[in-house]
Amino acid sequence: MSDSRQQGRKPRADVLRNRAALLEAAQRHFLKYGIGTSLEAVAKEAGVGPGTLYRHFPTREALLAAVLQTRTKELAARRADIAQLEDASEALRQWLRAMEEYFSAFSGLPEPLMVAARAQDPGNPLTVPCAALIATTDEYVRAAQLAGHVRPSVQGYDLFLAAVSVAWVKGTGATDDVSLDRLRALVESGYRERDDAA
Amino acid sequence: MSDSRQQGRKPRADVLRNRAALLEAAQRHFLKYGIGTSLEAVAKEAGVGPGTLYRHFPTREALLAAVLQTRTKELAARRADIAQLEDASEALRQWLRAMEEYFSAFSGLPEPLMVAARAQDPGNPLTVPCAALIATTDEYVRAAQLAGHVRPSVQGYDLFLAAVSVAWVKGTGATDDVSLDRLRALVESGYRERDDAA
DNA sequence: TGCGGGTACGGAGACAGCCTCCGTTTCGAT
DNA sequence: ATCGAAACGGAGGCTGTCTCCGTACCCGCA
Repeated sequence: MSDSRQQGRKPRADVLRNRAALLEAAQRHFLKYGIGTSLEAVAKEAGVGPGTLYRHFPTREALLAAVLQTRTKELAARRADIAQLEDASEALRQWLRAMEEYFSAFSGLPEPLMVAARAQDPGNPLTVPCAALIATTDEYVRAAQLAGHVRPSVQGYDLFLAAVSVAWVKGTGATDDVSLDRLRALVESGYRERDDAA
Repeated sequence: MSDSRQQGRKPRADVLRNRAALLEAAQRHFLKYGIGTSLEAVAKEAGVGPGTLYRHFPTREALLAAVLQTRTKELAARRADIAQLEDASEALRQWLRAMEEYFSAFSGLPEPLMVAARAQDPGNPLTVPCAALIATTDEYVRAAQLAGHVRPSVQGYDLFLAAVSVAWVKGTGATDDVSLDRLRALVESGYRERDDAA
């Protein structure tokens, strides 16, 4: 994203090729086996040695963050769509749902996201996207509060937590879709103003 | 609990000693490092070989369930206290809080509990206690609904899920107590009847 | 108290995954 | 074509899981 081209050296071809192969293999494995999948297996499938994988992505979170970038952009696009909505309450609902889908991209994703959400830790490559999501949620919450749809005591961070939690429940695979819908309804009636008409 | 004494053989002394030592060591390690702790380390601290640990407790879940039994009894005791309350709404609130504390006994506990909650799997040693908790929650929910304090669409299972989720958030250690309180408040205002006075 | 049979012990070892180090290869610039 | 730098990759050290089987221990009976 902010790939600094300032140093005169241009990137080597094999570097680019390997990075792309790693990202593709990692996405496949994350999708199939969850984020806890064997990184050795990812490297093998990408046709590189483990050393190369760790040079490109020093930690599992770094790899995860890189794989997630595509989805982050998709989420930004949805955000742009949602921002067009006139009904602040509906916008908030859709945004929460979009976040939940994002958090459900890979099984096990909510865990590192929660850890990254405490910010404090600038070394964590997931911290920045998390902070952005919380800030955006807060914007939607405030707008809906101004329109009188959401209780004043609710904060963006609270609904971020709720969305991550629902995604976590979903990810454990222990619950059917109907229960999940009731859980979402519980959250929604939790943040809505009591005397809200809609 | 339902230790079948039907077979004439009486248990050997070393078996009992080792089992007790294992449970104690496991509890210490679960408390300190979470349920993902090294079982080898547990065995070593208990002064037994790995083989002995795995003979007594074939899986991590089996060991976890055994360690959890003490706490399960404590929870049953609290349930008895709570059952004395006259206000059904207050009883439900306290029961949810008691469950949440139970789920927070060890870091990482919510994960296997959710997996066990889907029941389907009678081999899982955590399934039975989970089912009991869900049933109990449902009782409290129905009582509170009869008193008009809880929306009719809410089910015991939903609040079980909510309690596990809050415990999960707590267990990630990523959130301060104030945010956690707001999350609980969100859940509570989610299940309460809108025009409820209390 | 000593003996015998059967149960339980425990550690060696096979296996998998993480991560690093460094000799070798490959790339791009000159 | 050559050279220096940068990247590769796999061997290997480490930790953890789980099993198998020779050995030690415990209980019951004499």
